[in-house]
Amino acid sequence: MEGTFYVTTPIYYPSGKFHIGTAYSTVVADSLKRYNKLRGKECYMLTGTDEHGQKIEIKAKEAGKTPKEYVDEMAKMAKKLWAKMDIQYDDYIQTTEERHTRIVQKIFDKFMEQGDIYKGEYEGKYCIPCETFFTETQLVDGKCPDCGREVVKMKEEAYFFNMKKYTDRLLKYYDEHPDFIKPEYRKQEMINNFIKPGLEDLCVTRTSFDWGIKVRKDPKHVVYVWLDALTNYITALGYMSEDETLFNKFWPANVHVVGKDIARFHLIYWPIFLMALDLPLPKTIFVHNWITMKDGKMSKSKGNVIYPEDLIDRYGLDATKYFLLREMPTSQDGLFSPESFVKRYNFDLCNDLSNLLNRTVSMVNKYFDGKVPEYNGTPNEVDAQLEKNCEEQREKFVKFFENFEIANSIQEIWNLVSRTNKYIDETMPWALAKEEQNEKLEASMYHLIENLRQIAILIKPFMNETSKNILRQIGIENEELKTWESLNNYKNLKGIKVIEKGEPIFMRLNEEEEIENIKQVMKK
RNA sequence: CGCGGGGUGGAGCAGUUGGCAGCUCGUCGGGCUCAUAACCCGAAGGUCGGAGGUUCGAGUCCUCCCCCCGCAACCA
Repeated sequence: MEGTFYVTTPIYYPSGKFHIGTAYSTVVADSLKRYNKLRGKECYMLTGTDEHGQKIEIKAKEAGKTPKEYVDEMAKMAKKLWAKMDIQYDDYIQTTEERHTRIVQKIFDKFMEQGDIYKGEYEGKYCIPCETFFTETQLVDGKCPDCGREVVKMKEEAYFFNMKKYTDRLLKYYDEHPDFIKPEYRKQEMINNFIKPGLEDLCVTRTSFDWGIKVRKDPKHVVYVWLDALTNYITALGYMSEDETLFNKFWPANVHVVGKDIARFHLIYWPIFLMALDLPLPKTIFVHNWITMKDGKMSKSKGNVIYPEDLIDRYGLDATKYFLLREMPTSQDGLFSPESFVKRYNFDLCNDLSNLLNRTVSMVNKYFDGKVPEYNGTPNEVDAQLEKNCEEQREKFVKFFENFEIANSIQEIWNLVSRTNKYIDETMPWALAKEEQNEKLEASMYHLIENLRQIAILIKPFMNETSKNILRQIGIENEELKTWESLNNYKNLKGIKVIEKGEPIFMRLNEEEEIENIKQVMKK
């Protein structure tokens, strides 16, 4: 597999501490990047923060800072979290950076010249004390959702983007590119809810606040949200700048990872903006669901918010990422609960994976002084089956993973883990040792080590530390035995020696204590 | 009649083009001892939300109804 791979996360709105959902999007993007890197592609990952808008203005004021000071601090906080989570992004864009703002202005002007943007009036419900517009659905009992006071109908001058013009082209594009939207049912949602009833034009500027990118030819207007936010995916690559090297190399993006809350903007407005710029569209927009709690959406008032740091600090990065990716179904929201977290940890990570490694290393030490025998065929009938199964599981993993069914893909790896555990019982190495059936014993140890090597490589995209740890313990040092290509050669291990004493990669948790611990953390 | 997604053994979920109803956890019984009270095997447990229909045969297709969740346009 050659070529390039460009993946993006959403740019996050830094109005508060990032919760686990934000981390989820980023972990998905990071895993996609690492997988494609493993498969030999030249990868580029972008993340960042969306830093304009009224809410930021207000937050900054509350904190006694200028908006720019405030967003810079938030960006630092985000970068700290991503460092903690070992996210391998190549660029971090802040929409307040000059490299972004000047291009947005250029794009705005271009749209004006082309006649895609026209001046009109925006009408909405306005809360005078809060100085904010709200939509009908945002209102709570017809009143301001922030302060609960009456809202009034207000108009302001605004620029609009003519979306209607592109409707047919968009539908045609959907139709001709089945991989454009994943999972596919989101496409129907967009068509039925928004496109078929007739697209409304999108308001792209505001005059009621200042914290935004000024429209050059009409500076009382600032560019409003989506034209500013979405374009980050290309401005970060230097589009329309003096140096378009990265842009030429990596655009169109292979995947935009987005949450379902911003699906509409990415599935409708973004393609249309790109069409208006006469640029190719991203290959896939992957819309993932949310992580929810038993009692519904996470919210501070319910006391059911879980932050990534809390889980990572106590249970480690890999366990946290494993849980997130494993528990998020493609077709519905993923459920977080302290119980399910601890169970996954104990069962999948400790009992299945960690224990498999541990018992294998122990046996190789016991029977062969730690030296892994060389491949000597399949003297046990189950050996051949195991090899075949290993290859099949790998293929299933690839199929699911590349179709963005990440939870399913991970499950296939764990099926391989289970199968390998079962193999130990099938071959009964302790009996082989007693009966001095050396040939079979050698084969058994070889197959176990090789399966562990395969497992370690497969989990690498999302459990890098664990992967390295396993490889180290089974004595795989040669870099060539850590590549994706090496998976095709099952019989290649020679002169391998496992470490003398196995180290548990995950330690069994006390279920009750840890459930209680997570519950406490969530209440804070 | 807004749109989309769900409703499958105690819990959480899989079930491509219709063909003996599966997985994980839990429960019960057994095996093994390399490993973590672990691992492996077996059993119990479901009229697949309800009612009709198509078919030799439907969880899987069609119609109607009930319940849950999300979205419903400029809030990220």
